[in-house]
Amino acid sequence: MAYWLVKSEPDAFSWQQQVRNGTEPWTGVRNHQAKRNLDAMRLGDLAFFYHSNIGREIVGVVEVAKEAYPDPTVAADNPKGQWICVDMRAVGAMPAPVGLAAMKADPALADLALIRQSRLSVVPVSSEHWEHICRLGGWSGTRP
DNA sequence: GCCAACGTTGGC
DNA sequence: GCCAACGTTGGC
Repeated sequence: MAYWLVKSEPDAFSWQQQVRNGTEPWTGVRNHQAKRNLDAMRLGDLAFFYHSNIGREIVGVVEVAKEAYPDPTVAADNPKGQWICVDMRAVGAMPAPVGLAAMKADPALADLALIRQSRLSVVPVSSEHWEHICRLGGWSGTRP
């Protein structure tokens, strides 16, 4: 079981939309490192849902509902090769959203990939960091 | 609105 | 294969 963090600008796709839709394809990743991370996701892996730009905080938890498959938002004949997506299912809202500023200020999270590689939209999270952030956010760890 | 970080493109 | 120019992301 691995942990991840995925970013979305709420203008484009928000946590509220994720909750409303339940399960939703996580499309639009156009970066090779992010693609590798998507490809490494396994069914049932959990990910923090982070609002970039507006909010700049972790607002919820999603789980991988379907492993990597071709991203339907890219043309099938795209000569650049195959981009991929996964399906994400909303698990629950973070009781107390964890802001970027709080994570940056926390020495325990100094080497978080979110901070070290701020432009990467799909990043791994270690189990230590996962548990630490869950404590900050008041996440019980249980599924609703 | 600005800027840093980084990826991509194209000339050579 | 190198590197400058440019575009994009995302924080501030």
